[in-house]
Amino acid sequence: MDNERPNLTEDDTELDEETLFIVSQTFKALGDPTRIRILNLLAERECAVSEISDKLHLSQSTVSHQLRFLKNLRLVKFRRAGTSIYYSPDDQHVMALLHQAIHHACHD
Amino acid sequence: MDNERPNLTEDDTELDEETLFIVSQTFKALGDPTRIRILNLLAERECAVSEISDKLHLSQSTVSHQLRFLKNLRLVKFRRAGTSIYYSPDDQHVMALLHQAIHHACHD
DNA sequence: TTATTATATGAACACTTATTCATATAAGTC
DNA sequence: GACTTATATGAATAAGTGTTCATATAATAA
Repeated sequence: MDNERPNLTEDDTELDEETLFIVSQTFKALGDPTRIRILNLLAERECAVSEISDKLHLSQSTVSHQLRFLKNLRLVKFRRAGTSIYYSPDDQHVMALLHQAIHHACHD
Repeated sequence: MDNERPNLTEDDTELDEETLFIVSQTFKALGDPTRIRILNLLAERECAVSEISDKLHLSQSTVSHQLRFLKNLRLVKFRRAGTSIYYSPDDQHVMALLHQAIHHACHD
């Protein structure tokens, strides 16, 4: 655990290119309503592709494409169970960002 | 100030359309490297358009367009001083999201 | 093996978006 | 007034994105 004081040695100069890329990629991932809905559902519980499809009224293809997107960014993980594949969140930092944003949007 | 306990009555069911729109708009705003750089600079200190242009090596037009975008979402505010217009952040929630994301990107 | 079920994938398309260029507006100076 | 400086804006363009359709893959059951 870090100490409580803000880190005064850390300045706010220009961000390096890699950080900029990671941060923008992360926010882009959260910048689409479909992906938000999927992540919000997965936050509740692990789901198979078909469950996501059904619950959110999205085509199987759309869900699969978006899950690939989220998987590439390591925002979700998956496990196989027979012919089904169950997805769940895999980045607690990003999920925390999402929940904060949702909370603010609901209460402001 | 709210109490410390997580709100157990709040469930994670489907988000309403308005919340979904606000959240996705917010994250879209943070999903572009140029806007991230601008907000990160403004976090340090209030800047005129030309200062942003110079510091970030962006055209005046690009900066102006992006500031309009951020202004429309009420993420920045501005004040006039002669012919210059000084911009600064206007949404501490969103700035907090940005700082968190940057922090995570730098340290993971 | 064949058939079925669940998921993934590639191509096409419509739509969105970030930047540039040219120009407009607005305040200050002479 | 004319001129300069700072910023805003509209149109055009190139690049990116989300969905759909058709099809492929993979596991299972018969």
